[in-house]
Amino acid sequence: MNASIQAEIKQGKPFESLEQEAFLALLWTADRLQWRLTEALKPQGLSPTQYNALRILRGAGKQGLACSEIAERMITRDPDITRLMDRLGRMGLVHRGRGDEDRRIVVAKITPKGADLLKQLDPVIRQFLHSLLGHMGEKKLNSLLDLLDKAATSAS
Amino acid sequence: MNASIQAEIKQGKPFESLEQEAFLALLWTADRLQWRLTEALKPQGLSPTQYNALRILRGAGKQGLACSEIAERMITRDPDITRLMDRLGRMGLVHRGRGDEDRRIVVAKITPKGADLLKQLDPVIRQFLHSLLGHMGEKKLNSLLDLLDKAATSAS
DNA sequence: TCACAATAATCGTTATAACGAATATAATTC
DNA sequence: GAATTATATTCGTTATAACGATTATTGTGA
Repeated sequence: MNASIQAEIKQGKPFESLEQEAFLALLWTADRLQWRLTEALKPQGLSPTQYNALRILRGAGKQGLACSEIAERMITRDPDITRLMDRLGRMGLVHRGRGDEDRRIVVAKITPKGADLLKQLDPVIRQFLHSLLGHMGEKKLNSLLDLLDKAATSAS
Repeated sequence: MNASIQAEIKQGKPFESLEQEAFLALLWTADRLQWRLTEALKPQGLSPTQYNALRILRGAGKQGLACSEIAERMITRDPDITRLMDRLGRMGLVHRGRGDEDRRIVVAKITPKGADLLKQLDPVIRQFLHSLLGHMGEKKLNSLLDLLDKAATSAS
């Protein structure tokens, strides 16, 4: 069982514990999936982090989002939002302004150019995800979600 | 179902597809687990990547391993093994030499100091993994492994 | 209201990752 | 056996991540 992951992580010895095996399998699988996403986004010149941030901003709509709120919603925790927004700003995909009520806050919004880019990417990503995970079927994907949720409980 | 992951990745909208939801949950969970590992290794001054490489070299034993073989066994694919070994070498945890038969090859071996460090870490990591994932029980961990294996098939 | 703590973001610096090009050696082909 | 191709690693460079310290603004308690 689980022969292929064990084969890929060519360990000389078997795993010391089931917990360790599951831990390694999770990180390994995530790394491979992210690698595929990186490849899929490369033609557009976006990194997964940048893509994730853009999607978050699209979800926030016209009112935009504070940098700290973007950080909370990112997949990978605690990136440097300031410089991430700097880069997206230089590409013309987002713009920023100070908050009116609380002048400490910087609110970022997606630009029309950024929204267009995402719209163009939507079918590509949908297709990409389907080709990666579609073969698992609804039942197994739901089980996976359930188990991932449990695996994350002690870690978040 | 899966309320907590969905809550944590505070999306304004629900997920577009089950595939997308599973993909995000996998990356998100892996990021959190890796973050915890990073914290656990910090007192020893090791990054997860360095720890992973050291373990691989311990598994290889006295004959050591070629850089290219280390790369194949790493959890995160394609790091710059040369410079990774440079750093571990500077710390005195590994040493390197050219292969005798094939002089293109550089063979890395773990040093006694490196082995000692790992031995010291072993109980810490075992405890760490148990506290993270032990609550899931054998059955669920096996299911998770099985599903991760399936999720990885199209990505590797 | 004034000092003090809390929060939001920025920036300086160092370390690491990512991408290619370059180097050295080995294998293969004609 | 000389030229070519493949392999293993290194290295130069740029971009990004990680860690702390800093600045600006707001909230709070004496």
